[in-house]
Amino acid sequence: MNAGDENLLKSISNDTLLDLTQRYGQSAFGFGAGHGTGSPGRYPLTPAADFLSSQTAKSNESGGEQTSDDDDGFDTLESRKRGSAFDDDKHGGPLAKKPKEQRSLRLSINARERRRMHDLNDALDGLRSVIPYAHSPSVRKLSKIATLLLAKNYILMQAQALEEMRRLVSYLNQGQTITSPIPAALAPFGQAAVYPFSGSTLATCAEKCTTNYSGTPSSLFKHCNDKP
DNA sequence: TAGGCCATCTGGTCCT
DNA sequence: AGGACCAGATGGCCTA
Repeated sequence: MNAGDENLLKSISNDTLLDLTQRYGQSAFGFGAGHGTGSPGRYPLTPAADFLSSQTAKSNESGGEQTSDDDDGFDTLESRKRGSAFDDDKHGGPLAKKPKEQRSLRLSINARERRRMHDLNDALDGLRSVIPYAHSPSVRKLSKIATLLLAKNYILMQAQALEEMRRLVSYLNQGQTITSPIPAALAPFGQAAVYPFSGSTLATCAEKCTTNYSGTPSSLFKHCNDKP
């Protein structure tokens, strides 16, 4: 187990994970399913980097359609995949009964909302790309909730590490010599406090899966391909 | 097959 | 008035 990853897991489990687990149950962290949501071309079950590129491609694909969606909000990849359920205008649904003016407005709003959600997803992808843990080859694309939770805890860890570094600098500035690799001031956090994610990409998924805060297998990583 | 995650549509509300 | 934001509903896809 990589110390940084372990710390991250501990951090997650310690506050947010526990909190959300209580609110949503284990399902909130069910990485195991759904990460291949949609057709294989949309969310292939590949490492994060591949997801990012595929996501971008998907986003661009949708974006390309968006221009025409302004005129026909239902003529999207998703709409076509979904079939007639939402294809009201083409199958005599509620929207088809509305005046052309209202229908046009509704389609415009739909397209705008779609674009907004795509932007939101792009931002989430950007967030995933800077979360160290998300790049392990054996870890599937993080879900939205997991991305936010990891990001939050990563920020907290960085802040904590920064604080410890400041303490260390202050300690050194007092003219003290360090006799151990980790001064007493850093003892509670160990080396990982300074380098919370060092070597995280080298850690196996199995290692990441083995432990969470409570020392039991983490539901966060039950999606791992390589079992512990 | 159930559960999880997601994209999209939709109507409401708030803001500019 | 138009756009942004939000939450509920719906249905598709995937995994265990």
